[in-house]
Amino acid sequence: MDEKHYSIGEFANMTGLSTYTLRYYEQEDLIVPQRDENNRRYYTVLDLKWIGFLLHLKGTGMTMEQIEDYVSLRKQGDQTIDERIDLLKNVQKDSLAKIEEMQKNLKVLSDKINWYEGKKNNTINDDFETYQNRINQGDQKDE
Amino acid sequence: MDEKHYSIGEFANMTGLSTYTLRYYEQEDLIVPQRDENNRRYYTVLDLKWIGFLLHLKGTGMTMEQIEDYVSLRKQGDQTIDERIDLLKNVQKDSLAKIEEMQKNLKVLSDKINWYEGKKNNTINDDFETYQNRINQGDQKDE
DNA sequence: TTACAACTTAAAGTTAACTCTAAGTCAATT
DNA sequence: AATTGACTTAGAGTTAACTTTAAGTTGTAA
Repeated sequence: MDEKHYSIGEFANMTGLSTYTLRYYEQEDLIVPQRDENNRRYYTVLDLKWIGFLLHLKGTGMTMEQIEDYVSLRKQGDQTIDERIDLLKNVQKDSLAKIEEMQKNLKVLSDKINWYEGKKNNTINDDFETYQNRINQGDQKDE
Repeated sequence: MDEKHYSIGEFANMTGLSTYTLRYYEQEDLIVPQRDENNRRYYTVLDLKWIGFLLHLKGTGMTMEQIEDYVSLRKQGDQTIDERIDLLKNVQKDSLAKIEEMQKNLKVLSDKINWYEGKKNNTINDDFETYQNRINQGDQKDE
C-alpha cells in the first residue's frame, strides 16, 4: 500500500506549491522525498499528509524557523515529545491571541461599515466615535 | 478643545510607531500632521484616533495600498461613500475568511497537541490521522 | 531528434512595509 | 558652546519566504 509515486511536478499540482518551493522546503529539511533509480524525487501519499500538516502549521502563523525546529525535534525521536508539546503550545497561544486581535479589528471595521450605512440612510447622526461608544456600551475594553 | 499638540517623538511613543514610520505614513498620505511656526510637525488627539483606526484596518489584513485607496476616497468627499463601503466590505469578507482559516489551522494544531498528550499518558494509541478522524466524527470538511 | 521534465549549485531577484543612513540645516535647551 | 530633537531628500538596507535564472546534465516520450 501507499505505493503510488508522484513526481515533483505532479506533487506540486496536488499541493498547490511550486516545484521551486518544494525543493526549497527540502533544502530546509521540511520534507525529504525519496529518489527513483534516476535520482528523481518522488513523493507518496504520506508526504501529502505531511505537507498538509505543515501547511496547517504555517497557517497558524508559525514561521519557517519554528517549523524547522519542530521538524528537527521530530527527527530526534520520542524523547523530544515534551519539547514538541511546549513548542506547539506556544504557537497555539500566539495563534489564539492573533485570532482574538483580528476579531477586535474586524469588529471596528464592521462598526465602521454599519456607521456608513446608517449615515447613508440617515438613521445615524453621531460621528463614528460617538456611535462606537453608544453601540458598544458595556463592552470590556482591554488593550 | 483638542488643543494639545504632540511632537513627532511624543506621538511615536503614544502610538508605538517609530518616527520613521510616521514620516513614511505621511509620505503615503495616510496622515497629515500640522506644522508649527518652525515647520515642525505636530499631532493632535484627532490624529491619535485616526491612527488608531488605521491600525485597526491594518490589523484586519488590509494592505497599505488598500488603506491608501480608502484614504484617497475619503479625501474626495461624501460622494465616495458607496465606494468606501464596498472597499471595506471586501476587506471584511477577506478578513473573516482569514479568521476562519486560522481557526481551522488552530484546530489541527490543538488536535495534535491533544494527540501528543494522549500518547504520553497512553490514553491514545491511534496514529494522528486515525485520531483526527475519530475525534472529528461528523464534522463538515470543505476546502 | 526534438522536446520535455527533472536534476544540480549558486546566486540574484521579488514583495511589502518598514527602517536606517547620510549630510546638512535650524531652533531650543543645558 | 554643546547637545538634542526635528527638519529635508534620496537612497540603501532589512526580513521572510519564496521565486527565478543561469548553465549544464540526463532520461523518457512523441
